[in-house]
Amino acid sequence: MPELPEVQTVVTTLIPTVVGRRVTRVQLRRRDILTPPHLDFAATLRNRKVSDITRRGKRIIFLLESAERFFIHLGMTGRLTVERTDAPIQPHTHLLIDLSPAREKLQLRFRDQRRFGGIFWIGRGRADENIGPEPLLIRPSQLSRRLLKTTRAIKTALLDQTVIAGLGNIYVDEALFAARIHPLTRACDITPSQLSRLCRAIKLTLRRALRHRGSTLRDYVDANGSTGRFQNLHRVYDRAAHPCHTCKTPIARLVLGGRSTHFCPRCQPRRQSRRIL
DNA sequence: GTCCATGTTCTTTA
DNA sequence: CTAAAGAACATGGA
Repeated sequence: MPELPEVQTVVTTLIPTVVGRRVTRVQLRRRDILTPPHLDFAATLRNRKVSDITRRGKRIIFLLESAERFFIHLGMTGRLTVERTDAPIQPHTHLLIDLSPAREKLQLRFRDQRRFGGIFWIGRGRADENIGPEPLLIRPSQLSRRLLKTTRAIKTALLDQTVIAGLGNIYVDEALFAARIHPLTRACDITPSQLSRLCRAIKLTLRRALRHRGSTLRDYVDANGSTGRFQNLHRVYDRAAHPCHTCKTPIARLVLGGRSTHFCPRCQPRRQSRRIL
């Protein structure tokens, strides 16, 4: 469920309720969601104060007062919410963290049905930076350099978190539509004008999605349990056979790298339409 | 029973 | 050797 807009919305909603509080109790109900698996996560976290929560790509990074860090990745179905300790515990809740002060009875909960997500302890060392630049900050020259290195389809390249961090299946399809680029275009064949449109389209699409608090297709909620609204504004994602908002041509769907890919065959032609002289 | 799903990583192939 | 394609992971809904 979570791409950059959803992950950022979770962070934004977590901050006011979690930052500044101390961990009073930790229940890790499944060990297989933790990396490294043998760490005593509960003991390590206990009595630590959360001094900040940030995002890098799709990772939610918790900074502790001890200068140690860990991050949570939501995978496909992960949810990170703050609830009352006496609220019923939903199925597939793998981690519960009680927060000070005790009288407020607040608990941070991580729930993940498919368990593609997880908790990753970083400690004081540096996190592996095998992760690409932030899409909201990336410059066209930077994106260009990374795309020129591969012959893969542009859609596949943009999904690769080492190329650019934070985009997933929804926002790649939406950004390629906004940039009028066919998803099968080889990344290294992107022209300068396409590149400039793409860089803008990525930022524009993400900012609009952020303004609407992300897309809820099925599971996604922010830390307060609220759903997103951007799914109603998707132009191509999950709209196969529906008319394009721009030209009314039915949206096409193909499978690329095992992921469904949606685009408008008319607005996103394979080759750039040349100017008629 | 089948296919599909917002993600990542390991394995196989070219 | 490297890059790219494909399978695998776990669960549930249509």
